Amino acid sequence: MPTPPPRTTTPPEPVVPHADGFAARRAATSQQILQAAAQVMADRGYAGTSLDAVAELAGVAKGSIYNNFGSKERLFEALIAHTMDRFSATLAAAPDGRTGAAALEAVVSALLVEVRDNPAGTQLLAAELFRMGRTWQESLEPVRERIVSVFREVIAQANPAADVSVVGPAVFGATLIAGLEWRTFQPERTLPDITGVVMGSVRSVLEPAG
Amino acid sequence: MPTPPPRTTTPPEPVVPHADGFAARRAATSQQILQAAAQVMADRGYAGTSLDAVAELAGVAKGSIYNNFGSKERLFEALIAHTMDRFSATLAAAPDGRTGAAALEAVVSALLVEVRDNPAGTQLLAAELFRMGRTWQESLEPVRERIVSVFREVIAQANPAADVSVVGPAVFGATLIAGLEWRTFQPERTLPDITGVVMGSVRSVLEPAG
DNA sequence: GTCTATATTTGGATAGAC
DNA sequence: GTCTATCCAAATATAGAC
Repeated sequence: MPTPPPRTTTPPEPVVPHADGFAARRAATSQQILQAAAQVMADRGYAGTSLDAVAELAGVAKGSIYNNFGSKERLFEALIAHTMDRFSATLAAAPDGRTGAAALEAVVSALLVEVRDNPAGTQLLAAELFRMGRTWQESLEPVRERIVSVFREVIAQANPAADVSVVGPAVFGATLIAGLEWRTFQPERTLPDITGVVMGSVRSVLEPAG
Repeated sequence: MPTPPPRTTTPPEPVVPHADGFAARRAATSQQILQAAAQVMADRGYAGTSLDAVAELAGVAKGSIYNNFGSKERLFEALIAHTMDRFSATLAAAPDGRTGAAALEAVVSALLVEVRDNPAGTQLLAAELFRMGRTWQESLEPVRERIVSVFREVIAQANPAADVSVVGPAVFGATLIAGLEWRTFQPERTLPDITGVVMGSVRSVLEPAG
C-alpha cells in the first residue's frame, strides 16, 4: 500500500457534540474514543483491534488515545467498566420491587433491551466473556459474576428450591443467545414478543421440580 | 529478551505417535499443529494467537505450519472445520432414533459432553461465535447455524407449536453457558446431574404454552 | 517436508511541535 | 491536550539449506 493521502477529515474543527454550556465538553474526545473502541472491538475482539483503527473511526490521532487512556489495555478496561456500569445498573435495577416471575421477567427483558440498544457493548461482552485464559480472567470474571448473580438472586427469591448455581447461568445463556439471534435475524419482532418466548422457555425454573 | 537458548526438545526424533503399521503416519505433524492451535486459540482467540506459540507447543518449526496450511487464516479455517466435524456429528447423531423429550435430552447431554471432554474446541467456538463482523461471518455463521439447527429440529419434532427460531437458540444458549459454568466452577458434579438440571430449566419448551 | 534464518508488515508506544 | 512523526517489538510470511 502506497502512502495514504493526507486524510480530508476537517482537521481543526473543535467538534462540540452538543453545546450545552460550559463544563460538559471536557472529556469529549474520551467519549469519542470509547465509542469507537466499542464498535471496533465488538467486531474484531480485543486482540484483533488496532489502535490505528480506533483512532481513525473516532476521528482523532493515535497519540490522543495514549493521552486519555495510557495504553491499549487500560482503554479496554475503561471500556469494560463503562459497559459494565450500564449493564449492571440496568439489570440490578430491573426488578424494582417486583418478586417471583415478574422479577425474572423484568431482568430477562432488561437484558434483551441491552442486546437491542447497546449491540456493540453486548457483543464485546459476549465475545470476550468466554475467554478463560488467565489473561483476562482477572478483569472479566467479576463482570460475568455480577451479571450472573442478578439472575441467580432473582431465581433464588422466586424458587428457593432451585439449583441456582446452574440454573442462573442457564437462564442467562438462554436470554443472551436468544437475544443475539433476535437482533441479528429477526429484528422486526417486538421486545414483549421475544421476552414472552424466552420466559416461556425457562418458566419451569420457577416451578417445584420436573 | 536475549537470544533464546537452542530449545532442548529432542530435535531429530521422528515422533511416531502410535506406530500402527504404515499408512496412518502421513499427516502426523498436521495433527500436532491442529491440536496445538486448538489449545492456544481457545485461550487467546484467533487474533491473539501467534504462530510462534503454536509452533512451540506443537514441537514443530513455524515453517512447517506454512507448508501444511499456507497461512494463519487457513489454519484457523481448518481448525474450525475439524472442530465442527466432531461437534455436528456428535450432536446430530445424539437423538439416535429417540423422539420427544428423550431426543432433546440426548442432544443437551451430547453438548455437555463436548464442553467437558473437548474444552479447547468448545471455548474456541464459544468465543469466536459471537463475532459478527463480516470478517468471520462467512466462515463461522454456517457453524452456528449447523449447531442451532439440531436444537431447532429436535424441539420442532417434540413440540410442533414451539417458536423454534427463538426457542432453539435459547435452549442452545442455556446448555452452553450452564456447561461452561459447570466445567469451570463445579467440575465435581456429574453429567447426568447437570443434564437433569438443564432439562428441568427448559422442559417447558416441550409443553403447549404458558 | 521439516528445519533455520531472514524479509516485510503491522501495531503498540513515545517524542516533540503547536 | 491534540497532532505528526518516529521508534521498536512482535508477528506473518518467505527463502533456502538439509
